[in-house]
Amino acid sequence: MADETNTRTLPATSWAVLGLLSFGEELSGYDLKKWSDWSLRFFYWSPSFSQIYSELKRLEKAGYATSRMIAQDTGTRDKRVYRITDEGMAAVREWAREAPVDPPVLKHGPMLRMWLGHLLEPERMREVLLGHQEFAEKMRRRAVADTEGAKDEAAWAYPALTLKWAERYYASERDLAAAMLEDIEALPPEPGNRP
Amino acid sequence: MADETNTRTLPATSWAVLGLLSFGEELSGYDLKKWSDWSLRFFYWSPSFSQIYSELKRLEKAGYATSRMIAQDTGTRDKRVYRITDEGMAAVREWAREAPVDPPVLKHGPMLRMWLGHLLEPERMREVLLGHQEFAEKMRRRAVADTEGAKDEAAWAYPALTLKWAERYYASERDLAAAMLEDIEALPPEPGNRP
DNA sequence: GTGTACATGTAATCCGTTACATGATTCC
DNA sequence: GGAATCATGTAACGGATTACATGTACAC
Repeated sequence: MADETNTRTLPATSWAVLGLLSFGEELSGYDLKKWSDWSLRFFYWSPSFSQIYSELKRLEKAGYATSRMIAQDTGTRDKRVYRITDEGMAAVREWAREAPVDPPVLKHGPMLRMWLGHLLEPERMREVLLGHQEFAEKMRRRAVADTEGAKDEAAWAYPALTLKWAERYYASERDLAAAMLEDIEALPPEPGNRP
Repeated sequence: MADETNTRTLPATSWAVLGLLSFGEELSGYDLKKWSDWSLRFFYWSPSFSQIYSELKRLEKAGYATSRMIAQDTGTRDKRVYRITDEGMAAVREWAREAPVDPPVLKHGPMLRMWLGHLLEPERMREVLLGHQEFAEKMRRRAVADTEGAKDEAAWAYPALTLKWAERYYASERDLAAAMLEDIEALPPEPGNRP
């Protein structure tokens, strides 16, 4: 009991999963993975299947979610679906309101490569940036598409806002890559960084 | 020997540390941490001290770096400094040119909170966004300051470019937060998401 | 009959952090 | 006397991934 007071000791990913459930739907691990792939993914990396399954177990053990089996009369295999409990709602609400917001963490593969530009041929650098540009544009378009398919109810206003944010974010990523391509072009002609 | 062919089996962080050494300087773990805090940090999270120390050991065991102790005549404690080897240079060069670039990974705490907006009071949301705005502006300014203090040699042209990129990136983050603040303001007046 | 999507889960592994231990020097 | 910076490392833990195991249904 002495430890039970700490409701915010779960890792961030747990809260993210509980957050997915906080919209009230009854979902399977599979569903959650799919959903997180096309929503969290834009601003928070999407956890793997196996992690989602173990987070769900953890949440259930904590009393924040309950599960039941659904026997598939026909069709696919039986599935276990999860639903948030009242305690879960209270906990995730408290977390959302009171837990310190951890700062954004970025692991930008393409920029790491650029930073080590003295080890690459300029053509390879251009390739990397073009690839990143494409990636960003693809993500942007996906965010737009998802915005169109989004529900119009009140609770979904905020996910819709973050999709809008994502659209702008990836547009910016795309433009930043373009700007860097220009910067590279403008570099003094090879003072000695030819490998 | 059969496994020695795989030069690109190191984790990304190892390559990042080896990349830091690829500029040719002889550096201690402490130095590397300090340096990565004010360079990698803008686009790649900065590893902890303990991880840097263990990466250095790994690199040394792989033959990509050598170390020696420097006896501090006076002043602080003895230190161990690392230098990249020829094999290390070859390996990191090969990695930079040929290893697939892994896509950017983002874990955006503030946006996760926004996504769960139906769980927060609007004032708290504003607080979160204002905090993020400040964070972004602080990072931006730091990038600018570092650009000014940067070396002007050829090999440092690319780190300088990424600093420029970082400056723009954090400017964009700041503006994106501002835009979202406006979007929230423009939301229909509380259809039922008061907690 | 082969591949793909649905569906759940375990085991092994490892990446990375936090906490801890140690100790000298300098500045207030 | 005490805090801060320099400096290196170990131990414990836990977060997260990959690989593996298993099985159904459906489309081509």
